[in-house]
Amino acid sequence: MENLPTAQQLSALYETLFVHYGHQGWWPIMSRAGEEGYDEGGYHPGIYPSIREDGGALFDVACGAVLTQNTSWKNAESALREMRMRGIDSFPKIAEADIGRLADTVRSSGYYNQKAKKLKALTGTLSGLGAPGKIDPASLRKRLLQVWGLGPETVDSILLYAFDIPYFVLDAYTQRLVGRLFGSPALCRGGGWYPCLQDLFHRSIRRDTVVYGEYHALIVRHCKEACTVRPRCDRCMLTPRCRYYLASVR
DNA sequence: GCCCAGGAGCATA
DNA sequence: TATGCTCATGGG
Repeated sequence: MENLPTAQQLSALYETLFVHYGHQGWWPIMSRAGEEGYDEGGYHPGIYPSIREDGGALFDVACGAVLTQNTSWKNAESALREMRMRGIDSFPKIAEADIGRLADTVRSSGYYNQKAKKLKALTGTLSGLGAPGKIDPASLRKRLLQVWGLGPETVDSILLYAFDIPYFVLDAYTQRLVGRLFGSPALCRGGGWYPCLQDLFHRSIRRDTVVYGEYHALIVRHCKEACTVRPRCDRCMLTPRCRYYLASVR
């Protein structure tokens, strides 16, 4: 990318977004906080297979990451609820579920035939992982990327929000926001924009899963409210230093 | 009715 | 490598 943001610019961006929007409450599933079986933090200790010793919900995060692909979280969450309602609430249950019934169960999230297939594939790999924590992060990432239906965003979401491994999650929003603020990501040469931008974030922001998780969620929030496809610059607090805005008012 | 949502696989050039 | 097509429901 010709106009790569500096580490200072990326840090400042995080601060600005956080001050403006505050904590976003992404995974674990905060909307379930206080619900039966869930604690105040949205965790579900004991019931779902868990990698993290503190009871992080791998099942919820991994399935949610697949179900929300190109779909609003609201629709994905309702599919997740339906899975629970029908007793498909663990990886073994996914493994034994009829693919047609699974597809019907996740219908509300769209692309339900594909997503049922993806959930099956994901289950096969996660079940065969062996002892959690015994596999190094890079190998785990490589392994997940080989699973049919799991691309870089979905894999990094699972690594970050379920396994607590600090990989920065990128998506179309990040590409758009960085592109508008600093210059066109299309100029990000060498191996594609994803690894290029991810490496930039990794070098710029302290490797902290809480910060990475919050930062990604904040970018999504901002791109839904202000930096939309048809940008609403009147709602944006970043305009004083935005290349796109400055060029548009010139 | 149209557009978009917390993408990814696959074919093609 | 980049682009285009496909998959599909639900809410604004």
